[in-house]
Amino acid sequence: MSATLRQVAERAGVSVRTVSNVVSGFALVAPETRSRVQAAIDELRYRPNAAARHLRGGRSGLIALAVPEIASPYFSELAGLLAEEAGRRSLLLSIQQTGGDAKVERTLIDGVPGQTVDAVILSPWALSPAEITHRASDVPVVLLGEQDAGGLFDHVAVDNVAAARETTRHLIERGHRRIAAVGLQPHLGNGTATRRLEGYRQALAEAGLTADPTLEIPVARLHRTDGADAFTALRGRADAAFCFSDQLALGLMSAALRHGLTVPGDLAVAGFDDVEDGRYGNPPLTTVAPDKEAIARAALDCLEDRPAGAPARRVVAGHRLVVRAST
Amino acid sequence: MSATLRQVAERAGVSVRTVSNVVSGFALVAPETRSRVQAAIDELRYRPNAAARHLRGGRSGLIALAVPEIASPYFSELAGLLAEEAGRRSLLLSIQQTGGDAKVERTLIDGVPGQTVDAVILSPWALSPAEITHRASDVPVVLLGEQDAGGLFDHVAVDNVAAARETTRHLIERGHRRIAAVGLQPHLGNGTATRRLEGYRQALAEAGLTADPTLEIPVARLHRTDGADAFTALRGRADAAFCFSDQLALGLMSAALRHGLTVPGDLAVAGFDDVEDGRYGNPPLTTVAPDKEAIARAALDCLEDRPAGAPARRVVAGHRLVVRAST
DNA sequence: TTGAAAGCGCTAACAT
DNA sequence: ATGTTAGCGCTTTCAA
Repeated sequence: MSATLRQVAERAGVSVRTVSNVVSGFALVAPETRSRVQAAIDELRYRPNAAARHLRGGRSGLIALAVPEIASPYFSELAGLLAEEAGRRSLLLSIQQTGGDAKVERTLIDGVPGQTVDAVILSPWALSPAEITHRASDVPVVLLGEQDAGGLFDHVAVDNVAAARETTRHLIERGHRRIAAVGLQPHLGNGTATRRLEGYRQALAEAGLTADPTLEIPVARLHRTDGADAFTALRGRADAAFCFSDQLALGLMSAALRHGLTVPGDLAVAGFDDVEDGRYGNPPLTTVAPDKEAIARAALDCLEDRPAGAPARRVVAGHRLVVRAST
Repeated sequence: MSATLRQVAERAGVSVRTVSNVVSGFALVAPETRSRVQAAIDELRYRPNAAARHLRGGRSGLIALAVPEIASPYFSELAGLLAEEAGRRSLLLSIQQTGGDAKVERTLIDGVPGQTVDAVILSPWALSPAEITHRASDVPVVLLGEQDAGGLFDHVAVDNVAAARETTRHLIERGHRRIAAVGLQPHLGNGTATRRLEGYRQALAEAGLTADPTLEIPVARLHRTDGADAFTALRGRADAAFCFSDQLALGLMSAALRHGLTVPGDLAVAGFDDVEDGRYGNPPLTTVAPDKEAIARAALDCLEDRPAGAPARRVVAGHRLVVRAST
């Protein structure tokens, strides 16, 4: 066990109050006293006890990030940015994996069991905002990737409809007519896929193309293997594919190449997320790049000086279409 | 603020002791009393204050994972496994990114500033164990990927020498003679690259091949772009490349393909880590697959009942060579 | 500028 | 089976 404030005080021949002042650096302390206290601190290798501070101060400096799975490139890139931004604000980021399980998600909006977290940043998957009517705690929550949190929670997301519209339009401009949308997730409460589908359909309509429901491909998850499955489901019926994640796009593209197709010659492929794999893909992947730094910053901004009872904030982060060799 | 134990006790007409017993579930409580207390807990939406528990109990249930960067696939996959395993043990995992900075690494072996963590799991990069002669705190530390922690810290790693030897031998068996080793990091304290180089040289020697220093390529970092740079440095001089990470291998492979070479025809490529990108690469990547689950489990095992003053543990996790189409 | 002391919410030793 | 209470280490109000 490390030394306590009291021990340092005795050693320096002052009161705990003075030591506390020196440690926190706030109140005025006579230079001579300060150096004596500092000496005692060094000798005793004093380190403030965070638990006591937290009990006293009510804040823990810990925030929880809850994502379906951290190993997924989009989430790990976002987590890296969030961790960095948190560090800048003297906050520590913890990670929780929901596995896309509704029960876990529901638990986590009340905080992390057995921990005091100052806030929860949740990327919901199974749960729709409508399914969260009340909660047991009042920990501030920020929802990631949601466009509408029912007024209950702060949320930050890119404009999924617009991004999908732009991407689909790009495919149309490239001369494609049978464009598939890959990545519907009708079984999930999470509205992201729905919004991207909406943008896709809008672009088709604007171009006077009729949507073909058989080109709208649902997936079980957003992994590469699901992209490969989508290729099978699609076989030959499309000349372009707009995938709702880069992982799907990469999986689909690799399946296409394995089957002897050329990309983008026989099949143009676009993704969503702009993860590193896509940038170095073969060919490099056209994708929607959400402004992840902005998302990370906005999520943490939502947690600063959260006025109790204030209306939920809604932040729309930027995005841009990055055209690469796959289209 | 949530209700306190005392408030619950008053509400139920019992003492705090009894409520505490009900909450923790340990001591015996009369069924009738228990249900009355439970009712009060529910009505008041009581949730135990973790900070108070931690102050009292001395343990925080928080452990820190410190890696160079969480967005790197190997680390994010490992983090996912660690988070899962931690959850199984009612522990919460926090993440810290060192950026491979020696100063940050040195700070973190004393715990996370401003937080009480029960332990630190550090994947050192810049720091060699020899550079850590003393520390300010006594937080348990587990080093990841180190084969030798100077007797000071627990550490878990795969047998890098053996793994590198097997991989190189595999390349030799495939008929390659001019085999490059890509990924030396002479500027880093971290001994991983050194050990892999050692295994590589051993395999060459065993096969009666003389090592060619110009085929041993140093890199700045372990990203894809460094692999691409290595391809340039290597141009034409090798018929196979053993890369010390999958990211390097993927980058090198993609550069080779871009330059019109075939893989493995003109250049065979092997990696290390077995990250998901490699499995779905084009072609899929031959690689060393460390037993990441075992690493995660072992790291947390090291933290359970850590007897003070016990000698540092050394765990060697398993690995296997996964041969795919790139060789 | 510094000291004394209350109290954050909880657990557990001691008592009944 | 349950009540009483000290004290974990810190911050901060009140006094001096």
